Amino acid sequence: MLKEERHQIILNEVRIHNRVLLTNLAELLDVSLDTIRRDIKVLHDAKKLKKVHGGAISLGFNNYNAVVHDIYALDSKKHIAKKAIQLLKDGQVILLSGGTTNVEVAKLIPPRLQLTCFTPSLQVAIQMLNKPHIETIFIGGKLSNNSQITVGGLAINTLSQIKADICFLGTNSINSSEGITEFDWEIVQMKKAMIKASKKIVSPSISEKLNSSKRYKICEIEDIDILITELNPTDVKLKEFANKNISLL
Amino acid sequence: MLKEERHQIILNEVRIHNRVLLTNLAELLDVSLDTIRRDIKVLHDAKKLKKVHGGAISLGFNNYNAVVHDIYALDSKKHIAKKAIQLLKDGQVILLSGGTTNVEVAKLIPPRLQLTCFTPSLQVAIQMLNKPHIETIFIGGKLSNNSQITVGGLAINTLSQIKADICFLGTNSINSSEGITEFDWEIVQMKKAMIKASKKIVSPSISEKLNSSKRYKICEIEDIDILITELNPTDVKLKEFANKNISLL
DNA sequence: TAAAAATACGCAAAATATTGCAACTATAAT
DNA sequence: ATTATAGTTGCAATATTTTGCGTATTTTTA
Repeated sequence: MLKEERHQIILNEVRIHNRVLLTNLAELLDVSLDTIRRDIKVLHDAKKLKKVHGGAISLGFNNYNAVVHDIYALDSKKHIAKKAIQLLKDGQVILLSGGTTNVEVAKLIPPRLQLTCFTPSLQVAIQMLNKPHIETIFIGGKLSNNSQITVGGLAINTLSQIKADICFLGTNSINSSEGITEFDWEIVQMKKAMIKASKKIVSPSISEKLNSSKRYKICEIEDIDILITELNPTDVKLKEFANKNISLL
Repeated sequence: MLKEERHQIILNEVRIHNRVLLTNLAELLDVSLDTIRRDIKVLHDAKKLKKVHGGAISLGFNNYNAVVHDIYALDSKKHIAKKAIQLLKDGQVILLSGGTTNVEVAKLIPPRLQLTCFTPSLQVAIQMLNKPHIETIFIGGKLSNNSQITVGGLAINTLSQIKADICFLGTNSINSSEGITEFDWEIVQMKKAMIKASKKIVSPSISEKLNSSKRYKICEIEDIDILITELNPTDVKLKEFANKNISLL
């Protein structure tokens, strides 16, 4: 029994029953509880399900209002957002992906600025409701409950028809050698399309995400024009990014 | 029974009934009162419900950061929504316009139902995040800050490519002689496109909107298949609609 | 005010998690 | 072949979480 095979079966069980017990899975798949635990941990980290004491449950089932509360490292993200909006100029067309950091960017966008803003993120779009002078275009598509953005063919097709001046690419993992990576395949496709649709790519990342990596590659590190962290641009942790000819903010 | 699972069930009960008793929950979930009490405490601390002596009550309405102020005639709208979801069946493709009544419909859609749901409404989409078994397609376009739905060419073009079984058409004004009318030109265009995209049109309307009219016409009254109000279908106020061969619910 | 109901607190048993470790497997390089 | 390497799996010892019960306290109700 291959690991991937188990993962598929586990996810399927979760999809069908909304929840699974570790003991049931161990029996069903005829492996030890430890193995199942490790599987669940991987799937949890990949945001494919939610690990809970005794088993796992399907994502998103009842997490209404998990949306605004407990944002991890909020202060860092706000700090990053403040730096990010310095890049904005009147008349630009911008593209905002999803992610909590980008929501903070959206919040801070000066309402007076005359911008056209494309986004596939529900949370970003909600922030833009408060800014009547900014034209917001929501990129339609299949709604991914987990990430709260639209994905899939329709969304990617829409992206292929636009050209933005600057894209703020919410970043899951960034690594000076492996580039930008992500766990969720559909989001990878979206981000690739966003990169194609933009002249300039900005990666706002909390420093904690530097030098981590995930399963799927989105782009090379050289494809990023500007990296924004909460750190001072001269910080030693950023040296290897500076060496790759990326602007730091 | 997993703890998280209980939490989901409790939240669901609260959402549906607005209040729950600890004793009922203990019996329903077959655990001790202490366990329920602890669950309620956790959910209370997480601000998902409000703990009260003897049970718990709903927080009112989702404190999503968002732009949801007090909703007018909420009770009527919830009543309408309860009737509306009776029209849903497994396998359907539905189309939900914006409006507070439709948000109530979205909230009440049973999460187990297997539906494909198209919508241009941010608020509806947010509700659908709680329902992982329902495939939601967000119709992209220019975001109208006021109505919190997408409008314009892109959205209408997307609508022209779909065919839904049933459309819940949020109604601004409805009138037995003048049909359905609306104030905002762009929303008129959206609703016309939605009507074209659906086999069956349902108008959920609080009775107060009956026999009002606005500047622009969306469709004739005969184009509506089902009218849902908070009134009893036999109510005299609905007689002239019944005469036009519209089903009442 | 007194009885009834609901709650809070601490405890202990049971279930579940975590961690380090050793055995085993697969793969690629030598 | 075989050696090295990384990845996977099961086990055991230890830590943590969950749960129900008894009891004392508080709140509600009549």
